[in-house]
Amino acid sequence: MPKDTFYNLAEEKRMKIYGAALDEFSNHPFKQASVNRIVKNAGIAKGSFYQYFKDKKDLYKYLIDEIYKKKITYLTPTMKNPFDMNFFDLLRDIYASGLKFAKDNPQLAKIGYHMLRDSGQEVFNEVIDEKKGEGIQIYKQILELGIKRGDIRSDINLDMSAYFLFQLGNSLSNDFIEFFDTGEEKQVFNLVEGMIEMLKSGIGKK
Amino acid sequence: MPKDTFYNLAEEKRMKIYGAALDEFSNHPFKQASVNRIVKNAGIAKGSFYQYFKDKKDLYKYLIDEIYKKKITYLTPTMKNPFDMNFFDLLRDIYASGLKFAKDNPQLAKIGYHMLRDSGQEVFNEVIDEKKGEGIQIYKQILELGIKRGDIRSDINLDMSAYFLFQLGNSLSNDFIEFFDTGEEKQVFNLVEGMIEMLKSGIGKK
DNA sequence: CTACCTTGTGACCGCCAAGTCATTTTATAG
DNA sequence: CTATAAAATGACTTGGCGGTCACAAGGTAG
Repeated sequence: MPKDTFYNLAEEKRMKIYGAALDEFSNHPFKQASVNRIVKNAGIAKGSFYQYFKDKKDLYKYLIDEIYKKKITYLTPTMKNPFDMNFFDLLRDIYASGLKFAKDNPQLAKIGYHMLRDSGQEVFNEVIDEKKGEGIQIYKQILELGIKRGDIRSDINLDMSAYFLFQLGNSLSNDFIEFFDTGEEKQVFNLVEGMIEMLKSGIGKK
Repeated sequence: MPKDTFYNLAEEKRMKIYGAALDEFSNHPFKQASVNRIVKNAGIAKGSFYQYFKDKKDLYKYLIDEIYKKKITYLTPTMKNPFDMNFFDLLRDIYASGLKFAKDNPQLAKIGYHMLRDSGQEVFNEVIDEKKGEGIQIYKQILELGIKRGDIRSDINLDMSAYFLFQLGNSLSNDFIEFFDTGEEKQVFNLVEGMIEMLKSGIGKK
């Protein structure tokens, strides 16, 4: 929801602002993110910022949207036909895609990280809580699907399990980023495998 | 590390300040926590606050310390002899004690939650990062112990597994608090059981 | 009653934040 | 070249923050 003036900007200038915004919001939660720093790093005047965006939240929503769009591109085609897949294979693919996204776009991933943490807080939730709710909802749906398919037990607590899978996925993407730097990438992906194995034996049909 | 003037305060007044501080720090991360709000809610003058504490960080460290002390009281005697216990039994007890702590002291738990999230950020880590490091270290130790005892496979990545167990424990205590309100307490504790079962099959010796 | 010391106080300082706006600069069109 | 519209600017307003300090109030001892 930036204004037209923003989209009309020359590519280079627009990207510089975008980059500065990523820098800021990936290193600070919303409330602590500073428009002053963004404009300084983007090399534009404070007033210009408000020609492009209604306010700080406006820019933030825009970024969240971009993240969302980008993240979706990481879902493989097979994932879009969840009916044909075994629950655990599907889950593994989802987690792996999240990890890959975080690896390729560490800044975007960090913004997502802060986003989820800001979620509980404040009045400002509108956008965020919605996105979070959607995320949990998706896991709930694939759990239901898994039950119908007979992949997993039917006596599990749906809400709690969905919440758990959601947290686990985010933990993988956000918290295990540190291990990418240390060249333990393969092990992180192995972790996903191990995790799926665990889940299988834990809530899989015996 | 509050000043003597704080400890000399009448019980009632001291507790009112303590309560106001808990309120503030359980609802805001450190940077966003406001001394102004604390003094207003505690019914004391701004200047008085600085008679009791050197600065905001001083109060915060004090709270962290209190949390730490309180949390330790939740560890059962058996847990203090980890050598005699099976790794998974030990882990279950640790998680369960953390959950019980969070249930009995939701405000303290929330402060801990914010603490861990603040950890990555800023210069201010000194105290926090130390506590976090200690936590991970403990899991690493019990993992090593578990390997020696033959409870778990020896080919796991120690650092990553320790990190994972740490995150999982915190996730249980902090994120699943919401399910306590909805009367799903038993299910949360069942979740711990299930989780342990999962881990057992996942990294347990076959 | 006085002198002294501890504790309590809130106006005040400097800083940084988000957002505004009168003015200037630049681009466009006739 | 001129007139008009669009975009860029940074000084400014308002407000909250952490922290200070000169002073007032209260307690205690001689």
